[in-house]
Amino acid sequence: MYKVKEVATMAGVSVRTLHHYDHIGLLSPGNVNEKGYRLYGEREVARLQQILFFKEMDFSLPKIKQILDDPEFDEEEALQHHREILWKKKARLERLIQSVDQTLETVRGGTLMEDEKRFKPFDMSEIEEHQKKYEKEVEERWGDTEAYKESKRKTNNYTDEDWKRIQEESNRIDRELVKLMGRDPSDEEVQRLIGEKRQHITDNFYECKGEIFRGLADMYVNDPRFTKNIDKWNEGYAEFLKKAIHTYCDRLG
Amino acid sequence: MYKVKEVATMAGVSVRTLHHYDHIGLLSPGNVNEKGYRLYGEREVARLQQILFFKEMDFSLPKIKQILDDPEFDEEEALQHHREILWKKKARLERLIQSVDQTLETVRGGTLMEDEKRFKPFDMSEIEEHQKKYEKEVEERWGDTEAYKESKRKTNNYTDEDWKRIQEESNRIDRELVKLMGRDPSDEEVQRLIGEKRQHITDNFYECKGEIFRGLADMYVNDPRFTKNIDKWNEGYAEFLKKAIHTYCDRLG
DNA sequence: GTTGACTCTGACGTTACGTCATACCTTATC
DNA sequence: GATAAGGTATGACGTAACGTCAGAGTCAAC
Repeated sequence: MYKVKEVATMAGVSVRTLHHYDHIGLLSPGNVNEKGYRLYGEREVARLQQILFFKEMDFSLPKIKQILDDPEFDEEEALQHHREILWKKKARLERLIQSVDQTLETVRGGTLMEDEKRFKPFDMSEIEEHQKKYEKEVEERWGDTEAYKESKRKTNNYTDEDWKRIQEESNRIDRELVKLMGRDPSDEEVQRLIGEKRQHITDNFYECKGEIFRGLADMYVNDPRFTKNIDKWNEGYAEFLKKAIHTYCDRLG
Repeated sequence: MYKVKEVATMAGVSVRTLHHYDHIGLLSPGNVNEKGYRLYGEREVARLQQILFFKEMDFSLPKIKQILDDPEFDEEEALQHHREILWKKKARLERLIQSVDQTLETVRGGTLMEDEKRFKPFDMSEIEEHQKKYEKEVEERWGDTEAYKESKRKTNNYTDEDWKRIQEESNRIDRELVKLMGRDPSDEEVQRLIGEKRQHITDNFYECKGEIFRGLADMYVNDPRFTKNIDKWNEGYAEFLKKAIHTYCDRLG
């Protein structure tokens, strides 16, 4: 087991970075001793390597967390993607080197370069495309799950009336939860409503097991589109929901 | 002449970025029309390419500005350095690709990787060394100037008494300037003291021509070490000085 | 004149830490 | 046991380089 300094030195990151990663739940220590010292083991070190790979691919920390926390996360598949992106990055650097040489020629020759030609090699779109592709694959993986299939089967024959009823019930639950935002997420009333919310999903879409519910909660805060939408109810509602759902799932065992 | 959208599209940056660069004096438009529209020409486009190269080398914007604004800036030399750094970056990517392959092997073989081995390829120190080397060269270029030589000649025979006198006079000027920080930097009294400050340098170190004085002012705010030191007089003093000196030099013509 | 795209300035927000303060912990040495 | 140096924790403010958005003016085509 390593302490923070050892891991930080080994990995070439700062202690502050490790604190930060712990704080956001990206990389929690394997253990914490009686004095509060973080202790990291092999699994944590391996995860940190994964994180550094994803960072090298310009993924944001919330997105990295989402990917790594996905039960369907496939390390081999991820590494394959890293490989591809690294090759594209390398190709870009080669284009930049070429551009430097060209620019040197024009400087030495006292000529001018076409304005448009100057910037082509800096182009990142191919690399960004690949990132988006990977993200899309991760998101589309949801489409392969039993939950999704069940949801599809259930909702296939819903009438407009059904949808209206479902929307209204959902809105009611959210409205009541928002009213209780001043309370602690572990509050009994809050937890009861979270239970209702979960039941609502199970009744109308798919069986909302603990792990799925928890993953949904993480998505609420990790995916800016969800956060933005949910926070329309009230500022910070997504964060409140996440905490409440996590507490609820903790108690499920 | 191009407007912001054209340049932004051409260069793959945002309009906001161009605004920002103008604001910090990194890339000013060649012209501004009657309606306040920024207009960029060939020289500005070429400078933007330089900026993007330096950004690719992970230089900060203030540092880029300092380098590009240096009268001794040598484009050819800079490009040579870029070339070297790009090669080192490429080599690093190759090491990362190798690491991915190794990691794939261990994952497939169900074995573990040595903890320390995981992070070596992420190492940036060689690249950072080269950046520091370039920065050091830029700073040491000051040592080649006539101003520096003159300063050396002048100060060579200074006694402790001389140094004490010079320090006291310098402190007096600064003390008075700090008192006037509430005024506009173009204020007459402020400008008189700026004149004194310049005279002090000319009398005791080297002939402080307009361009040199202006360059000095830029260094006060672009080099964090200067800023930190100067702002010990009062918070924001470096920025105040810069503005006052620029105004003074503007009036010199 | 209208519309849609473009321009400006100003200002707040974001991400991933860096920096620093304060207090506790550990280890080696005297 | 005391001390010193190095290590650990939490908390909080600050940073760089924009991104986002608001409100208002401009331009070109219909």
